Amino acid sequence: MPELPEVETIARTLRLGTNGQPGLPGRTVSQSHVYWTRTLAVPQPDVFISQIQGLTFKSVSRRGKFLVFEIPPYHLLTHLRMSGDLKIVPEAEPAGSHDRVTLDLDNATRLVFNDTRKFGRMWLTPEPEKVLHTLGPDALDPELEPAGFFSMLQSKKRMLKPLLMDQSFLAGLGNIYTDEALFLARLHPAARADSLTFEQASRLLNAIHSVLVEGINHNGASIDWVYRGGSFQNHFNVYRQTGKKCSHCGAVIARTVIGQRSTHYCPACQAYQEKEEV
DNA sequence: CACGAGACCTGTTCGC
DNA sequence: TGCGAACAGGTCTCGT
Repeated sequence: MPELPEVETIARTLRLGTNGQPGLPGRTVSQSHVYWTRTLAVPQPDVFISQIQGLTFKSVSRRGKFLVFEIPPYHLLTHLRMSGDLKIVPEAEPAGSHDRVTLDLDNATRLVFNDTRKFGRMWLTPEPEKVLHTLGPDALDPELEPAGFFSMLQSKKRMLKPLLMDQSFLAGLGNIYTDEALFLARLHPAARADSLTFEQASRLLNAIHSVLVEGINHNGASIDWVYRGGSFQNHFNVYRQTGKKCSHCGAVIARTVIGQRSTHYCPACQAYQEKEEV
């Protein structure tokens, strides 16, 4: 469940804690376990285990789809990829079958990185920017305004869908929220970025913001067996709505493949135009 | 620079 | 019922 709203929901939960349990800031790592070696991008498991022992979490934040933990003198970075989940459980709870890395904390709880498909990664590093510097502006960065976004789009000839999912262009959007944002903006996913008018670019930025904020307000989306209590899946207009009627015009929602990813859209509301300009 | 194919992984659902 | 194919919220690397 790894797009910006889901990662933000996890960041908030870990920062503030849940039902009585305190959050991560202030907690010290007593012991750690690495069950799947490749989950650690860096360093090697034995080094990781010895370096993180005794360190205290200072803060929890998010950059794009990365969770960022200050744990002086290092930063712990986590990317959930397709199936990762990060949660605090009672220390007495037995290890789950897909737990990849666990950190025992000083209050009888445990931070667990559970990841069925093993695509997720963690970095323990003194130089987090070396990992994060390739990211474009955060999709919810308040400094990102229509004029700037328009010129970003003007400089690219790619199709909107793969471009918006490119984390070096804009950080945070994935398959769900890209499809939903393009629907709200009434833009075809295959339209070329440099063909948009200023008005269309502005509409797209608004759509991205509103879709992400809606997602966060619903604690993200929960689909299939990956469930975290989010409910935004009940408010999808196009994602996985193939064959259903468009909530806006009644046309049938279509599915196609763009950039090797499933893409859902309303053929009527999001009609393709060779030139988006008038 | 833009794009497609293949890797990396496990689990669920679909089609015959 | 059974079994293989298709598909899943992401990204990386390589070839054209």
